[in-house]
Amino acid sequence: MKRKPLFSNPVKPEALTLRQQQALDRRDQIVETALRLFARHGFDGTSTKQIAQAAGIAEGLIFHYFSTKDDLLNAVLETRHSFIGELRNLLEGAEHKPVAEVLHELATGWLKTLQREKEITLVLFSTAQTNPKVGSALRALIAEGISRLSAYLRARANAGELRANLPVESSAQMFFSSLIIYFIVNHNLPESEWKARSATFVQDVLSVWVDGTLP
Amino acid sequence: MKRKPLFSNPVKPEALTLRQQQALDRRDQIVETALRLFARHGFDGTSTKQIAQAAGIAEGLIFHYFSTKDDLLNAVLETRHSFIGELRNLLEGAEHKPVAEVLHELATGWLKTLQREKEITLVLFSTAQTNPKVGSALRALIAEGISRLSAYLRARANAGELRANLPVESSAQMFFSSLIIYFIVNHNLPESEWKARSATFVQDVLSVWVDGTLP
DNA sequence: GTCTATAGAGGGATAGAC
DNA sequence: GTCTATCCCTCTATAGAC
Repeated sequence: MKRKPLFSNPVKPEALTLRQQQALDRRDQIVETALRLFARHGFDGTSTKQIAQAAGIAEGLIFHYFSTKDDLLNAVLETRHSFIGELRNLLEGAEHKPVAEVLHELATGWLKTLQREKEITLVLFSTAQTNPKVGSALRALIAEGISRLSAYLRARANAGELRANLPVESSAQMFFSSLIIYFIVNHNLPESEWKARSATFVQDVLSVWVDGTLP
Repeated sequence: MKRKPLFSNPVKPEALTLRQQQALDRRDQIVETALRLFARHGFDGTSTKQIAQAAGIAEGLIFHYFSTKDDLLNAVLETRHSFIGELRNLLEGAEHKPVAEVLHELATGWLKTLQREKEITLVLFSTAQTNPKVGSALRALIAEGISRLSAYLRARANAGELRANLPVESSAQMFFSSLIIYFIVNHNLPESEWKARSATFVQDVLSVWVDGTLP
């Protein structure tokens, strides 16, 4: 049996025994491995046996930690979607900042997040259609994103920076949609090209979007 | 290894014997059935046995017409993507018509197409990640759509209706992206609600988009 | 001594292939 | 219809941390 060196886990280490700590690490290891394989072969295209082999553990162990394969998928999703967290941070206390600046940061930061968490993002999109749970998870994520951005836009409209009759939800959706599809189409560009083209694309989108939303 | 299936669709019908005609029909029937099931359960979630049962044929017959299951998927995709055809029709000879009108028709017509060919659309998106061929097929479709729309937009910019410095590709992408994500998120709304909300959404998108692209 | 993380064999169902 | 592989998951046994 393999004794893996323990992954240093940034959780309060004082309260846990060695065994408990090892168990947590092992669980994380399974989630990480599953993420990697789901990303490459899709959820349905990845067997629990493959996950076990890649992680260097017995297949049965997966079912010790997760009651079903679906459960494992949920764990993967729960530990890895920081989209909304990012969004919240980026919009935190931004109600009084100008739209051009905030949206530029938002677009740039969000594309970076999508790219950094590429694997889980792609799993989300590809599994959403066949797995109803994942489908509604994805819809919920998008809905929350739109809702948060809408709130900000409404604040800016009230401040007079945007036109009062702006359809905030639809324009928020436009904004996100453009970024998402851009990501889906271009995510596997080489690093440098991705950076260059993203920057241009963000500027372009903003130039159209901002002009279309002024009073 | 893989033998390429003959692509049989647009062939002159006079040259065929009854048996050949029946064979073609049978082949089409398999493709149609596969499409329906792939859409509902995903590619990996659909077995060839299920397809055979749903089509009322022996499972072996599938492998008479298609050397592998992947081959069948290819056939499904090749026979059913009419997105681009629709787009071409909608933009045909539109270079001199005003943007507001053309884009409204385009958005409405295209959403209708997506909805009508819902199944294949969803298969495309869900399979794109795990199947490289499908992935590039999807990217190619989007790229062609953007390219056609860009050409139209450039014509309108030259005619002075849009600002000369409009980033035509990016704004075309914005336009399509919004429709695609809208479809992905809302495609399973009940018919009536889908219609109502689509109409509103299209108007909203246009109001932002058009204002942002004027000279 | 007790608990539990872990290995691994194997079952029932169902896949793809022909 | 049949054949083989593989699917997800269950079950049992054990070593070693507590």
